[in-house]
Amino acid sequence: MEDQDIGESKSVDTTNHDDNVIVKEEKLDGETGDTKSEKTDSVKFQKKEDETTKHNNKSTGIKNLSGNKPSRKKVDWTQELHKKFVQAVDQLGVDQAIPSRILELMKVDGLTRHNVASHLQKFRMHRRNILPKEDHNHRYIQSRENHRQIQRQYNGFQQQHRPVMAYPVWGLPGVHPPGAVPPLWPPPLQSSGQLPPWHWRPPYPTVNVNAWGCPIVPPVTGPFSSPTVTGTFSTPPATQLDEEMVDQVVKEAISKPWLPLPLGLKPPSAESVLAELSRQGISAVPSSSSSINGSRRLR
DNA sequence: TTGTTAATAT
DNA sequence: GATATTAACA
Repeated sequence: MEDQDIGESKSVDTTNHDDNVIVKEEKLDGETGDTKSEKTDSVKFQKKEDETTKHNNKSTGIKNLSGNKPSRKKVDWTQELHKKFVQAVDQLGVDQAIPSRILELMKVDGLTRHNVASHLQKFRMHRRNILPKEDHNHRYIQSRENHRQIQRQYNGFQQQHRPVMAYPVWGLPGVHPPGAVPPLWPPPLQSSGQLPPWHWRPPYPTVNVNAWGCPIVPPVTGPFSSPTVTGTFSTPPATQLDEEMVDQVVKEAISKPWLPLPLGLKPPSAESVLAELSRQGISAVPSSSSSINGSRRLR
């Protein structure tokens, strides 16, 4: 595995490729703010030194995090790093956005799966808080669960891609109330002297990553033109998968008429229903249900 | 072995 | 309180 869990010895700067890792050791109290000098995608580790002093002893004999562990590094998720993260997630889609794959796509030396997993956890939490808890969303999560089962079985690199636009609400016009603020995960920090670390701007003109987890993909019909980081992926045509997904949703909606219609499906008009009924030989409908189009009738 | 989640630390 | 790390668990 090329994930050597750089925990020990932290001499990760062996090779200076594009993605070099800036290991930063400094006393905890210092915090000499030269953080703005990181221009490229580089992980900056901050090492705490005096952690041995506070041998924790909360209550239960938890493994002392400070005793034997050589050093704890803190990955500074700069905007560049986070941008890579979001791009990777965006390219993989929510289904494939797992730490190992994100790590591969990011290609940031020195970053571990744990780092990515942690960041992904926060990412998902914020996204979940932001997203409206609608029914179709729950259904979608259920389908994701099914994929997880399959994924656990194969544990391989199956290319079961879903359209990258896996965020059902964002980006749709008219969804947000006029006065609502757009969902941003890292809230825009007010710059107190220096540039905030989360200063965000969309990475590409085509993929408009709206801050945390809100990649707004324009309805581009051609091949996905985002510059992939690795190039090992070939995005399958999204239209076919779209059709499959729509077909699935429609089938589910038909089989479970008591559930609210998923977003994007419109109920048939009364005229079309009557026409279809007459075509099937039903010429008249009971008068009580004549107000189909209106509000729900009470009974 | 990997991903997810919860606990813990800073 | 926010964020990152670590441990536990499936």
